[in-house]
Amino acid sequence: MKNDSLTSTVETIASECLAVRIRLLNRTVTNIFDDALRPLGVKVSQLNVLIVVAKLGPISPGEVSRRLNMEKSTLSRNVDRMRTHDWLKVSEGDSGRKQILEIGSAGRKLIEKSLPFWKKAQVQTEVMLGERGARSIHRAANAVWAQLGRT
Amino acid sequence: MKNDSLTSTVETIASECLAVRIRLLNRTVTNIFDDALRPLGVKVSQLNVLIVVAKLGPISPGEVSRRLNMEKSTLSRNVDRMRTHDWLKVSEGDSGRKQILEIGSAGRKLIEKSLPFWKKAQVQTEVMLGERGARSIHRAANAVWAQLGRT
DNA sequence: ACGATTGTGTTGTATATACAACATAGGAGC
DNA sequence: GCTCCTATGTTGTATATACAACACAATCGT
Repeated sequence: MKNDSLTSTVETIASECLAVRIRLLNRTVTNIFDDALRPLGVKVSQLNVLIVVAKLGPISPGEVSRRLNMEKSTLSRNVDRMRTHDWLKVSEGDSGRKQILEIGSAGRKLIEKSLPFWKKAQVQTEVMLGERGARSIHRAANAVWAQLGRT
Repeated sequence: MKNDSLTSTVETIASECLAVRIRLLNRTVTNIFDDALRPLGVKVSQLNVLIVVAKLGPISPGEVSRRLNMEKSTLSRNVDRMRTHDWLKVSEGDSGRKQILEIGSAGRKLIEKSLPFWKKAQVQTEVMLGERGARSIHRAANAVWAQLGRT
């Protein structure tokens, strides 16, 4: 019957598509972390940015967005929100255009408080994925970082 | 020095966090697919929904959102947009509250046209992740589906 | 039959994300 | 020094996502 090509396309995409799978993982895991972090009033997306700045800062927004493979405009608005909580501090680079991000004092306190909440979500995710599944994610992410041109 | 607990928390989260990694993968892979599908005017998120409905429909929105672990309100607005393109058809269930989703004729045509564009993105993703990385994603997604209570 | 609970979908609000268009700063080449 | 090109960041717009509150139907318990 003439439906065959439709059916086989549907079957192929449904059973193989990597985007479907990664997006499912993203929704599921983001929910677990946001849930665990809710008492702190921070979302995992914001904690991620904070950790990058804490680890590498002072650092420019452009550099952060490259490392996270995140659009500069996305980061720009994230930074705005985090600034209002004093999680991040933004200053003008010596000469010209570049800005400089550093963690603010509230950001420092937030990170210090966050470990047990983060750990709970991390363990819950590990249990869900299983040990092999969790190591799988690390492997796949390492592959992406390799393509991006590095840590 | 008193910075030690901050530094060690930052190091721990930066080097281990599964959410950071999955979210990076999500941004990267979603971009690859959206890019490849752009000529068709569809986003991978929408194609995903379309494939589920094509494979399992007629099906209710609630059932779709459960299978994708997606909030019902998210799906509700996705369906609205897809309806305006005639990618999806929505009808009222016989008796009462439940709606019924089916693919529309434009949706059928879209799926038929989409295979080569999808394939290109799939291959590009496989190259980026490597064979092991790609299998890793399948493994992790299978673990999530197992927890959700099934295919 | 009736009232309470549950399931289903919509709407308001906030954040995350990307693309396109823009403004502007710094450099490169001449 | 000027012009052009590139890098950097912001703003407008659209979509994806979730949570909270709601409306309403269906069902369950009595």
